[in-house]
Amino acid sequence: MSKIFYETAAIDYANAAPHIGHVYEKIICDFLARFHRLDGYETNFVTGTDEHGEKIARAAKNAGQEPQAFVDYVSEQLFQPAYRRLLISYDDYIRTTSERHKRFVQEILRKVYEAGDIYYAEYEGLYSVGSERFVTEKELVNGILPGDSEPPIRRKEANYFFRMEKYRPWLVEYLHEHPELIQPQAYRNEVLEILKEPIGDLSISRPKDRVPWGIPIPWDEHHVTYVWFDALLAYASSLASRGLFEKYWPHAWHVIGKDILKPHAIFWPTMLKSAGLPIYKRLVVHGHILAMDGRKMGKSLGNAIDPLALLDKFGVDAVHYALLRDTTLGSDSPFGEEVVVQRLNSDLANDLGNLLSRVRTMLLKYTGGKIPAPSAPDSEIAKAGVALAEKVRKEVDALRIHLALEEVLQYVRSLNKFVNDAKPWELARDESRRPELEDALYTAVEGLRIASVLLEPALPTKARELRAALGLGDYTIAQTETWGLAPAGTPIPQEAPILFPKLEVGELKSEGPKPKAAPSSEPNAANGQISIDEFAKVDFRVAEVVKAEKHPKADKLLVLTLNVGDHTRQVVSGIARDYTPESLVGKKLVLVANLKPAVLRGVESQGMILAGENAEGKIVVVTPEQDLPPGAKVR
RNA sequence: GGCUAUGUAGCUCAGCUGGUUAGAGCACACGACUCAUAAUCGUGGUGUCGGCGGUUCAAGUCCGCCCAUAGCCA
Repeated sequence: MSKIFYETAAIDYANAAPHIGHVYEKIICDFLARFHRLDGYETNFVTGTDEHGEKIARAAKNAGQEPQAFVDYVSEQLFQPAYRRLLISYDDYIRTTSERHKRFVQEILRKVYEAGDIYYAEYEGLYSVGSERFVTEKELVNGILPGDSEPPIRRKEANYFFRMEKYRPWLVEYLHEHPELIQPQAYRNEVLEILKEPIGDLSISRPKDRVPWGIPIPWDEHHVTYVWFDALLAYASSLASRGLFEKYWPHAWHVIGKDILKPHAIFWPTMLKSAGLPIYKRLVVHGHILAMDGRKMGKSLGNAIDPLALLDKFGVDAVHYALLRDTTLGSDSPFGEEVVVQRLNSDLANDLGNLLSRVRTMLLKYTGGKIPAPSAPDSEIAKAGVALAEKVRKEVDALRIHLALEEVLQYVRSLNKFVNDAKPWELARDESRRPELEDALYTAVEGLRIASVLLEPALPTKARELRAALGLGDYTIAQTETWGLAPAGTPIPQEAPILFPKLEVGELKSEGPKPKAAPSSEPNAANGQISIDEFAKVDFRVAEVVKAEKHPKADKLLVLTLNVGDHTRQVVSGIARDYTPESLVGKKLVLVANLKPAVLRGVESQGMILAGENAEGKIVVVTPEQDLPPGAKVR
């Protein structure tokens, strides 16, 4: 029986830049994809962007762009580059505005229509523009839907409806026959609870004259497809358009956040059933990333983590590892830089990196820089090593990724203990104990080989670097279940960089881009207001850019030389993503002139430039509306 | 209001179908060692296993009620 694995991450709504939640999900998927590839599964991993809908049309309008240009930018300039930098190993990236997707949606719509499961009806109700759906009175709080910024409007509309209710009894039965379908179980219970009541039919279209930004309904040019009947199908259209549907679809796993459980657990299976397609195999539901204090993360709360900043600071492997090791799939988990530093230092630097380092030194010193002859495969370390893969598989299959990683780390710790006990440095002093010495070092090398393969899904670059530092190449997970595959006599490189340099905890604080304002310094912090005196403390000045260059050690920062009238000064500003150095020279900006100087990545910054962020996450600097001389006070 | 989860050492978590003195990692303290990234290894916990009550020879583990947190539904 061939081993096949198809996996999807949720396709992201293309109306803003990726945040840590998007990244968390993709890293989970990346782990599962890499794990299955290494374990001999033919694997296909897909994600993409959801690019239709009223909300996007409006965001585009606000940005002064055509919808297509807008989603092109969000998908191609924001999401895909971010995921590439994060080494998310997807095989296909499906965009819902692509021709291949549109064709597929129309094909499925026809099938469902021909099955008699779509009808036309008029509907009147309260409609939330923000959430793109009709809402009930009961959902409103003070006349507004929680999460929306504007109250819903009355709207009467003729739409096409999908006979979803018709499939409710079937779905309940299917869920009982397939208890493993939705995981973790808590979410399955939730779905079964919802299905005890009628779920109604699903509106699947919008009039084109109101929402032109969508896929046309094939038999009625006056309507376009509504979001879910478009977006969900991306999971299948990616495969179908590549001719891989038959092969992969029956093995599909969807990984989603708990916020979109209902569409995936109820809409999607009934749609598939009506279209005569097999149901996916598993729905994996993860929780949300919270701030370290356990509260929700959000731009408005000012406690959001920028995933790319994390990447710059800690490296791709540490970010993957920490997000996987310190969260529990299915539950909400607090996360922050402290967590990454902790994991990087203890698990990766001290336990794993240092083990590699000490083993390498001893190989270079005692065995001529070569891997010695294999040891007896019946040692405790050998037995535990070849048994490790099965333990890890079990945890991964149960979606307890944090425990899977802990299993491997336990083994790494046992290797450290083994080296301490075997004391190769003592054996090396006595030529008669040479076999013991070689035995011990070979055991350590094999142990590292096994651990590195099993950690590779969470350490996409460093696992291979680790083996390379021992002169070893790639292995499958199955090849960790045989002891002695590291070839004796293999020379190891003379030089190898430190695998995981440790981070000082102090380094964290000083480099933090936005240290939180100390509550004690804000007497009126309760209502967020400050007095005119407090405001007067801030010295805003007009400053002209005389020189701008890239920061040598950070690609998000620019180093600006500013003319502030009577003197010039240097300011480091985090605007490199959206401004080239050339475009800034000659511009007049607003400077906070009496800000305490700070050193950002080794370059002193004497002040701060005012800038904001627009709806697409683009940084925009503040400039005087008419000309003001450099040094002029602003208030 | 109903439902579903969760509540175990300072922190993050493990404890399968009930069974000897409840565990791990991190952090902290002390000790050992020197091959190593001031790393590693060892030793160190009087935790009311959220609370109360019940079933049982035996309950963190089962049952009931209550409290707290999160989410879903109405």
